[in-house]
Amino acid sequence: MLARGQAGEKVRVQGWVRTRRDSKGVTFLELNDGSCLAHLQVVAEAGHPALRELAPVTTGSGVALEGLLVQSPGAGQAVELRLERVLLATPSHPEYPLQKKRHTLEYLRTIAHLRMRSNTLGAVFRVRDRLFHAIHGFFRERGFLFLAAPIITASDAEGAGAMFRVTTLDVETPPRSSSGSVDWSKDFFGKGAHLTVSGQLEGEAFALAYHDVYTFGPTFRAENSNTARHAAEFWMVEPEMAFADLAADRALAEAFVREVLGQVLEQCREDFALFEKHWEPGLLAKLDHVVKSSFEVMDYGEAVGHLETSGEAFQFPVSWGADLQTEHERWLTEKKVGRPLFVVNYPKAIKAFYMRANDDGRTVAAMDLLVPGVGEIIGGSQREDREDVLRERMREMGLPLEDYQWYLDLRRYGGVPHAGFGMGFDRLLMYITGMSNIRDVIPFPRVPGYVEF
RNA sequence: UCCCCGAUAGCUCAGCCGGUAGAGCGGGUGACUGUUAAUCACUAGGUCGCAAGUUCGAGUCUUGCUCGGGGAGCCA
Repeated sequence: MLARGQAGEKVRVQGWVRTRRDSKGVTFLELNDGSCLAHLQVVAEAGHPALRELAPVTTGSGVALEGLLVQSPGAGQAVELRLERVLLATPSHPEYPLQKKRHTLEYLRTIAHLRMRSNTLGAVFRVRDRLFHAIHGFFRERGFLFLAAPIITASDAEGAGAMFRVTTLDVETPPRSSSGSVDWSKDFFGKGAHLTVSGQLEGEAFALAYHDVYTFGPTFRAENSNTARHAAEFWMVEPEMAFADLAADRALAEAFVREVLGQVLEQCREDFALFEKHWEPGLLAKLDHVVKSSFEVMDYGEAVGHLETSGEAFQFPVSWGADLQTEHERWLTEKKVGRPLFVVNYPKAIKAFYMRANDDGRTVAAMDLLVPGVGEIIGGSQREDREDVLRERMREMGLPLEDYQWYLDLRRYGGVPHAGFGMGFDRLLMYITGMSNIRDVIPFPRVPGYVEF
């Protein structure tokens, strides 16, 4: 209405009161309905009969009003609503915990059921919605088939990472086998089950039937990670393409980041202006740079070489075979190349079992996309499509082959080369909003020791 | 899991060498001819996170615990 409303229109509005200002001759209400950052100013002259019904209305109250949209004589807004009729007025208790001033993000987390009525969190969750739809739109335009990977699973995609167990057994007195261990065959599914840590393996199965697919849904990690970047429940985007190698995977990741970012920036200008002003000065320039620059590609060996000769005093030493630390990733993308950077072909010892072995015998066709400001934001690979090589690798890493027979079958029956990547949705949202704690971009976050709301 | 920092009014914080609790905002009341987180006046509001210890006396010093924040590891 603020964007399209014409003075002279009679309108009905519904929303929540952000602030009320009374003076002798006139009353002002600022209304917000979550559709945008700006508020609608409602005006009533003293003595207007409708004001009686608005007497108990204070900050936080919900109202439905009817009135005439007029040009505003005041400076802060183009149009305002001249109140005619009150359709509904639900007062808010005086102890309403959101005040007309800036709160800390830590405090807002304690009122997660109300915090989206604040300017910052209101903007975050608006951008979250736009980003969600931009991602689906990106894949849909390219003909990718969407599949919702199962949330309850019997396999562990990475062979690492603690998982949440799903069970209906009585935890006090579970059925035991003769050896004394818990007898999972008596459980709901007839075997042990967990919450998924990744939809990738299921995505691969679908890619080998539909060519290009993606999953986008919740994933779970029971890691005891106490940082601002980890949550026990978070969302991942995982595209998978058949007849694709690492170069195609890289091209997709680059197009994905640039297009999705560009689109959200365009749609949420007002919200980004708030992030820029209050949370991360320089945010818009940073994101603009990512959208406009083409991404650099660097071999892992080359990256290690640059780091070794950088002259920087890193907290962790660098040598071929070691995984890159956040400090290394940031130096490479920020100082060395000054734009988003793909590091490719990592040592196989530090990467997952399903990544395709390169001909040099010591690296795999893996890629990480590093961006200035955070470091790694996307991890992907070409998948091992040779059944014998994959089987050998899984044996090496001690994976239970019987659980993964279906995954090996994919190679046996027309297992063409394929590749994909995974991206943490909430981390991307942190990056683009400038929020530095993942708990401030997830509606109701779950982290170790905390499940409220 | 490890390291560091913090916890005082509803919120954001101040409180010196240990001497008995303060501000701003918010709430309430009143004033004000169009305000923009309005302004002005008055007013209510506190087991100083919890438990112990040192002391004539602890918000202040010591120990333990709980919760929160930052960083690291692991990762997305």
